[in-house]
Amino acid sequence: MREDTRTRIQEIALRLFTEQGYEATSLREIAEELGVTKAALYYHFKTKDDIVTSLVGNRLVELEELLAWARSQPKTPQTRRELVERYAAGIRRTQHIGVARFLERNQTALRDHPTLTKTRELMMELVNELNEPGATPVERVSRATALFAIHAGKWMIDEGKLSEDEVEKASLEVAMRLLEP
Amino acid sequence: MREDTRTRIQEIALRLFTEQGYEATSLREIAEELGVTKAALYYHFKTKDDIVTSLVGNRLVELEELLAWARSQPKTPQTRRELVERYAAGIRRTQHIGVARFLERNQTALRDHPTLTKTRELMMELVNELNEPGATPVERVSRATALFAIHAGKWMIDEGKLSEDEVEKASLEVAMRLLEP
DNA sequence: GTCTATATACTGATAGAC
DNA sequence: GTCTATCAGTATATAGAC
Repeated sequence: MREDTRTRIQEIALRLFTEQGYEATSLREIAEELGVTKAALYYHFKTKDDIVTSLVGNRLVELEELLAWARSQPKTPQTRRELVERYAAGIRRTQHIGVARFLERNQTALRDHPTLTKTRELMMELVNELNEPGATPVERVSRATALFAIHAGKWMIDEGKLSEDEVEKASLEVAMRLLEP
Repeated sequence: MREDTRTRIQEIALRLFTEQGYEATSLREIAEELGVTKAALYYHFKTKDDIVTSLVGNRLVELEELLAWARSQPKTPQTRRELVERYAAGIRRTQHIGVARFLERNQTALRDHPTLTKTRELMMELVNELNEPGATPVERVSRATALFAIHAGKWMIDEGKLSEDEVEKASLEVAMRLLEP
């Protein structure tokens, strides 16, 4: 069964936005790779921004679900560990890893984009769920860095010293250690 | 004593590149803030890229010096701690903190820029200096995250829960913990 | 759904006067 | 050292034919 054009636009856009940056990627490039003209894109998406919104949508839903789950649980060490595990699992899911990377790499270009603002808010809320109200600065930074570590490792994969699988396992281990007091 | 125009261009460019992104900031904007025309900028800098090169230059020199120092030391826990301390101190220096943020936020836009490639290489070399040759994946990721943690904290400052000073001290503490086995 | 053609605006960059 | 004027190129976006 052939993919429809809308999906192919999303795939190509995500790849180019991630590789080259959002601003550096023109609709002409996307259209050329797809084998159509720019105008055809405007049939499927109202604006360039609209492509971003559609890309980020699924990930936003996932983060919201994760936050809702965390809030439904007691604030225990076990909950925190599971929260980080679920976060890492979400990042690893094939559909979302690309979107996460795209967002990581285009923070500035998209700084006023509503979906990025929303993502950032959700991330801060997740960090809050990793902390008790009276947490010390070291605890807060440490637990924030735990979530961050899940992403940080990916930056090392390109360098070739470690495989993707090794990095993922090691990142999770490091994140777990950052949750401990 | 009045600042010269070249310096003011650098200051304005750094701020706008950081706030809005490199691609999203036009030379027209920079010129307008400075109160001159675009053409005047071209007297001081040959190209837009050239402004970036001038901004990153000092930081590159500092990273190179830090790497040279690390290589002149024995690979001991004490050296590793001091390396991270010196790295954090460099980041904190008023002239460099801005450049570091600018580079963090514009990774994609500058992905082919020689100064960013060089910065990334130096960072990887610093991570290597934090590791023995036979280091496990967890050690490698952990010690890389230590350097990363110095930056990671800054991301939390905007949120207002912690002061800049608290975050800096806490980040260093977290980084130190990530060096331990 | 996709096309051609076009509108409108902005970009980085240069030439040459003052 | 800064200006005016301008270049060539590209961008997002739209109108209307097929």
